[in-house]
Order: sequence, then C-alpha cells, then structure tokens
Amino acid sequence: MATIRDVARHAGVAISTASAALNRSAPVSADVIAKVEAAVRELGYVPHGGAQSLRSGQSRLIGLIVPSITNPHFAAVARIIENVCLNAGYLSMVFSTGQDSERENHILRMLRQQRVAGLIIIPTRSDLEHGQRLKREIHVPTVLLDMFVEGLAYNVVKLDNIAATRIATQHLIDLGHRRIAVLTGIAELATSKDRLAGYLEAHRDAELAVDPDLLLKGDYDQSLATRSVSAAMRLADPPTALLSISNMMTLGALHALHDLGLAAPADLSIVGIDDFDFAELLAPPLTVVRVPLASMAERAIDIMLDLIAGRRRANSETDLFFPELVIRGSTRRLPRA
Amino acid sequence: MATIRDVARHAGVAISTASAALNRSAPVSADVIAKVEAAVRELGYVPHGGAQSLRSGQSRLIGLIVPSITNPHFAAVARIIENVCLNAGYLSMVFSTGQDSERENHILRMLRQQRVAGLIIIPTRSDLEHGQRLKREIHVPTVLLDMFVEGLAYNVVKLDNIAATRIATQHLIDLGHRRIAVLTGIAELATSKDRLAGYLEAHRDAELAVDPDLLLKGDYDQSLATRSVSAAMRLADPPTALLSISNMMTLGALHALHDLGLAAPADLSIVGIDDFDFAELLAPPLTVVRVPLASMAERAIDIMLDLIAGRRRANSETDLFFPELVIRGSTRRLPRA
DNA sequence: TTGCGAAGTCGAAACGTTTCGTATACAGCA
DNA sequence: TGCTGTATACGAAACGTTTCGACTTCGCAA
Repeated sequence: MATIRDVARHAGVAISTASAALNRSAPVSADVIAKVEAAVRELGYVPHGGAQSLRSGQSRLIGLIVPSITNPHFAAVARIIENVCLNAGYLSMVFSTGQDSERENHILRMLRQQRVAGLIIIPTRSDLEHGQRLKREIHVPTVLLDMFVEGLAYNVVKLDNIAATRIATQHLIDLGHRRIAVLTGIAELATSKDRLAGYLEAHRDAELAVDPDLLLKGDYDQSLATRSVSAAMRLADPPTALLSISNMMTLGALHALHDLGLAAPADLSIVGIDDFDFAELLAPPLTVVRVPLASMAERAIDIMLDLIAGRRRANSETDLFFPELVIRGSTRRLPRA
Repeated sequence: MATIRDVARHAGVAISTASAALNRSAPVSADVIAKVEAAVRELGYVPHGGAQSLRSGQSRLIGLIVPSITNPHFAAVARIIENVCLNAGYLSMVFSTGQDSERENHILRMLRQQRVAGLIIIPTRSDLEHGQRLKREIHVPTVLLDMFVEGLAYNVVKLDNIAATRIATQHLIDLGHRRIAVLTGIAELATSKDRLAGYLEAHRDAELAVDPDLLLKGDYDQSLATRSVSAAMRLADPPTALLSISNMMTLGALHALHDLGLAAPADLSIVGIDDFDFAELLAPPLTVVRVPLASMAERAIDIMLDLIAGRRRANSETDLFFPELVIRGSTRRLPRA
C-alpha cells in the first residue's frame, strides 16, 4: 500500500509538504498541490487512519449504540446518523446492546480502543450506578439519545415520554374504554417509567382507577409481550384496550390476539408508541403515537459534531421532542355494554 | 489516557514485556503477567487501536456493506455479523449504499482508510465494469453476500435465486393463476436477473406464455413498486396474481392495493421473496419464500474470519442456499371465471 | 542598499504499539 | 569449574502520520 512517503517522493516534495498539501494545513503552492494530488491518484494512496489518529490524537469515528439494530426504529436512527456522518467526513459505527449492560460495556471498550471521537448512546439503564459506570468508561463527547441517565452531564435528546402515553391513553379513554391495559417496559429505564407515568396521569385526570392486573409485564421484546397479553385476555374481566409502550411489544400483542383467535380492534383496541413503516399495513393498521425520530437523530448528531468541533460545550441540557397521535384502525369506540 | 508505557512503568517492567504479557506473544512469568494486568486495571488502560494497526499492519475491523440497514432483512444480517465479530474480538462496521455505486465507492474508501481486515459486501451492481472497480478499490479479503459480481475471485454466499422465484411462481400456477405479474428488480443485478429467470422458467415449464405487460418495473424500493402495481391493476386485463422479488416491494404492492381499495388475496394473490418478522402480521399474512438469511450471514462471516486467519484461501466458490415456500394468507386458488 | 515579513518548503520529532535481536540469570551437564 | 541451553526480560527500531521549528526565497518598504 502506498504511503505518504511514496506520494511525496512521486511528487518530488518533502513528506511534510505532501501532508500540508493534502490537508491544506499550511500554505502550499498551487503547483505543488496539483503534483501531490496527481501522485495520490496515480498511486491510489489512501491515508492510514490509524496513523492519523495516533499522531493527531483524534479519529473521525463516531460510535452509535442502540438496543437493537433489527428494530426498525433504531435502524432508521442508524441510517440517518450514518448519512450525516458520511457527509461530515466521519464514519459511524453502530452496535446493538440487546439491553445487556455487560455487552454495552464491552462495546464501549472496543469503541474506546478505536478512539472514537464521540458517542451517541441509547443506554441500557438509567440509574445512578449505571451512570457512574458510563462516566468511568467514557472519555469522549457523548449524547444520550432517547433516554436520560442519572448523574451524567451529557446532552440528552429525547421524547416527551409522559406526553406520549398520556395522549395515547387519553385517546382510549375518549373512546369510552375504562379497562385499559398497559404493556410496560423495563422498570429500571427512565423512559419506561415516564411512559407508565403518562398512562397513570391520564387515568388520574379522568378520575379513573387503575387496576394493577392491567399493568402487564414487558421487556421491549416480542415474546414476553405475547405471553403477557395472552394472560390478560384470559382474565375474568379482560381489558378492552391496550397501550403498548414500544413497537416490538405491539407486535407481540398482535401475535397474542392472533394466537387466541381474537382480533383488534373488535376484541381489543390497541395503541402503540412509535410509528414505523409497516404499521399502516398491519392487520389492523395500527393506531400509534408517532415519535419524530428523524428529527431526534439529526439533532443528536448535530450536537455531537458541534461538541467535537468545540463549537459547543457539553452540558446536561435536554432537547425535548413532542409526539403526535396517529389514529388508524386498531382502536375503536367501545360499544355500550 | 494511559498508554502501555504507563502500564509498564506502573508494573515495573519494560514496555516490551508489558506488551508480551498482554498479548501472550512471548513467554512471560505468571508473576509479571499479574502485575501488568493489575496495572491495566488500575490505570484503566485500553490499547490504542490505531497504533496497533499501524505497527502490526492489521486491524480488527470488518466492514459490512448492505443496500439499506432499514430493510429488516439486512438489519438481521448486520446483527448476526456484529455478534460473531464481537465474539471473535473483531468489530463490524455497517454501511448502507442505497444502491448507489458512488456512495458504495465512498464507503469503500473510508473503510480502506480504516484499514479494515476484511469486507462483506452486498454489491450495488454485478456487471464486469463494477467488478473491476471493486477489484481496484479493495485490497482485503472479501466475501460477496447475496450476489455474484463478474470478474471477481471472491467467495460468494448466496441464495439459489432461480429456485426461489420458480417455486413461488409454481405455487401461483398451481393455484390456477395464469396472469401472473412480477415486480422485477434492477436489471443490472445478477440477483434480479436470476429471480426473473425463475419466473420465466416456471412459465416455460407450465407452457404458459408471458405477457410483457405483466413484467412490472421495480427498484427494490417501495414507491416505484406501488406505482407499478397500481398501473397493472388498472390494465384492461389485470393480473390475478403477483410475484414480488423483494420484501420492500411487496410492501409497496400492498400499499397499492390499499390505495385502490382492493385487497389481497381477493383481488390479487401475492407472494413475496424474503420472509421477515412482520410478514405474518400483515394484512393479509404474507405468503413468502423464506430466505435462510441467518445461515447465510453466519457462513459469510465464518469464511471471512477463516480468510483473515489464513485458514482458507480466497477463491470464487459459491455457497448456495436454498429457499423454502411459506404459505400464508396472501395467495388463494383462483375461482373459475 | 538593507532589513523584514510572508510564502513556501523542508527535516525531524513524536504519537503508542509490536517485534526482534540481545542481554541476563540460572539450571543442568560434562 | 566452565559451558550450554532455556526462560525471561529488555532496548530500540519501525509502522505512517502530523506538527513545529528552521531555512530559503522573494517582494516591498525604509
């Protein structure tokens, strides 16, 4: 592989001059620039990123850590961040934690080994202990996406999660539902807590009691959601509506109904948080709360690049985005008993 | 950031000894290993990947290039490869080409700059010209996934695409369909050609003529597929069945029916290539040809790691995988006219 | 004419590793 | 006792860059 030494020799200049010509980091005559660029083309020279990172102390790598790349929600995030990075001369590196803190930690370490310039993370937990662990492990500009973590002075870009479930629940209440189940998330996660809070808030506002039996266990994954919903539907007094706080669990709920020979919205009105391409084509088309994901991802990477460039200083400000209810076919007015 | 020099000093040994202790690359006493490892922990030392790559001439990075990470099909591939890499001490870097050769080229260059140890690619084109371009741009072990490219002596892991569409088409013919439309792909792609070939083969076998009007334009994306199917359904003599050669286009077809107030399978039987999580939950549940994707991705990364380790030599052998028809609700027997 | 600053170029050091040849210590053997 | 071999440890070079101080050259002002 050609090195900059080859390029310099080929162009008849010193290595330092070749470097300056390529990076425009010092005044170089147009003539020399032309010769150097010609040499680069001729030799097919591509700089050694490792050497650059070693010498300059900064890489052009940005790490992105999401729960799972197979979730269309996060795939969309990855795609957007990849694009912005590529346009800015950076490279994004995407990894899935599978909600496993150990794995998250391992990924963090590997990313640190690559000396990534910045990190965008959807963390696996949001408690203080985890915050301290992250603080210990991370030494670069970081933006928290989708979720806040205790004790971390990082910028946060997230949804108004309370509002998201509040308007979703409100919608169900407006349709006359009184027994509204909720597929909850992981108790340790701030996002889950907030989403549950929104559900409770809507009940309080409507002066509706909450039946603990209708707080269904979930873990953001399909299979547990399927089981939980199955169980709920077999209750003596089953729910007439369901709020699912994440897209994969919504799918799980659909599966459960399918397995039981039931259907939405006839047997159960369903509203999910988080729209996605397929939602409209499902049976039934899903009523969802849309999360302005593209904007959120863009904001996150913008902040990141600002942070790296020193145009902005890290702080713990939160950029809050607002959800929007999209009514489709999976919810219906509850007929009078 | 702590360097290996700090570690060495802290452990009271020479740098080279510390290195040997960490990499087990030379005999080091258990005593010293313990001291070095203690120092590593205490200082939070993480080696500088760039420096390692510079000095040793090899990185632990593997590039994965797919058409689009937002396609659940490819997201699944990415996830599998990420896992295998992580377990093998490698890091995968995933990028989406958007079927754009220029972008593919740009990504290739950036990956070359990072000195990735290997590449797994689903290429944007399969003609000879593109093959030569790739050959020029790539200097590391490479595995072609999902598609063959002319003039490249790389290992290929792909589906028996002809069989895939043949059995799909055969299924429709068996159900009595005679006017079967096909949503084709990009003409330059070997995979598309093969899939069209399978469709034609099935017709030939059944001694059925092919109506050119039923060869619908597609580009692996939703929107064109939607338009093509819309147009087809407005034909004087519309098709009674549709074969879609990729999942996103199947969704597009569904959208088209939806927009026209039509439904599958009543107005059109649909079979798509490529199963995915949502297929079962769509309206209707999709009849598809399942692609053994997980196995394919695993095989690809296995070959890759073998290639890197020198346990295997690059060649142009093809690992062929076989599809399987999964009959669900989107196809039905054509009632007699 | 001299002096001075700017433009352009160069050489060498440094970044953090790995690797390889060499040094030391000690045990075993003659 | 002296020699050889083995097990460890060390020192220094090298990987490909960027960066910085130093050196020319040249134009221009004094």
